[in-house]
Amino acid sequence: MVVQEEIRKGPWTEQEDLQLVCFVGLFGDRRWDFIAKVSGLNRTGKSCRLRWVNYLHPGLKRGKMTPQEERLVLELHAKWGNRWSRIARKLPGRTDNEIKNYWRTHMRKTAQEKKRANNISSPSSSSSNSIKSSSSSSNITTVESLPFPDSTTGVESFYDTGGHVVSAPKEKKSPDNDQDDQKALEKEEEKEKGYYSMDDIWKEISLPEVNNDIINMKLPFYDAENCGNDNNNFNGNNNLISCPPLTTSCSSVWDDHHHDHKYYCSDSLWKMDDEAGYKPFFPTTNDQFFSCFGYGENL
DNA sequence: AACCCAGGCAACCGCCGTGCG
DNA sequence: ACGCACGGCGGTTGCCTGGGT
Repeated sequence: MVVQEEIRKGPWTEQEDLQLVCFVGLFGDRRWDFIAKVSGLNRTGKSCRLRWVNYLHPGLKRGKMTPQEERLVLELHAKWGNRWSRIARKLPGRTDNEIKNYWRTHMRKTAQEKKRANNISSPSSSSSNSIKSSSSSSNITTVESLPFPDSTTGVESFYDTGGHVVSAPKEKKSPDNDQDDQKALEKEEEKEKGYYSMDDIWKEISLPEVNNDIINMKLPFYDAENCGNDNNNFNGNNNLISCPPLTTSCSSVWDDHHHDHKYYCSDSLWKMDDEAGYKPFFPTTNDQFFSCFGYGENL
C-alpha cells in the first residue's frame, strides 16, 4: 500500500489556483475528486470545489455588495431563511459563502446598533438581541427585524428581468426548478465552454496513454477575446494556456522551480514569465480578486 | 510605534441527499 | 434494499487587515 502524501489544507497558493483552473477548464466543474487526483493538487475534491466556487469561478463579481444586492439578500433571507445557496442563485456572481458572510456581518452590525439604541433609551432593559446563532433551528428572520420596510410587498426584483446568467453553483435537486430544463441547460453550457462530457473524459483516461492534445486545448473562458485583454494567459503572448499533463506528480516538480518563476510539470512546460503574467489571466478587473496572488511574493 | 480590537473573508467540518453498483 | 462514494450545503473557525488608542 502506498502511503499517501498528507492532504494539503489552508490557504491556496497561486500555483494551486492556476493548476486548478487549468484542470477545471479541461474537465469541467463536476468531478471534484477526479480533478483533485488527476491535477496533482494534494487537496480533497471538496477543497477544490470550494476554491473554484468561491474564488476562481470566472463569473464571480467580488467586491462590495451593491445596495440593491444587500436589499435582495435581506428580502430573500426573510423569505427563505438560511438557504444561502438558494439565495445566491438569485444574485448572479455572488456565492453562498459571500452572502452568508455578508449576512453575519450585517446582523452583527444591526445587533450592535440595536443594543446601543436600547442602552440609550432604556439602559435597564434586558438585551433583546434578535440574532441567535445561525444554527438555530428557527432561522427565519422576522421581517420586522430587518432594516427595510416590508419585504412581502412584492418589490420589483431586478433578478427576474433577464440579467446575465452566471453559471453559479447549480443545484440538481432544486425543488423550484424544472430539473430536466436545468440539466439540459447545464449540458448546453458545458458544450459552449468546450468541456468534455464525463463520458468523453472517462473514455479518454481509460486509454493506455493520455492523449496530449487535450493538454493544449484552448480554455474557453480565459482567452483574450473573452477577457478583453491581450494578456489573458499564463505567458502573456498568445491565447493558449499550456496545462500540465495528466499526472499526479506535478507539484513536487513544480516546487523545485519556484524560485525562477517557471513551472514545469514533467516534460510539459507551464511557464510564468513574471508577475504580469498572472494578473490579466482572470476575466475580472476587481483588484480584490487577485489579492491572493501577491504578485510573486510567495515565489 | 506598538498594541488591541473588530470586521471581513477564506477555508474547513460535518451532515445530508443522491446516484450507482 | 443496502452500502458506498461523492457533491452540495450550512455552520463555524481562524487568519489577516485596517482603524483606533
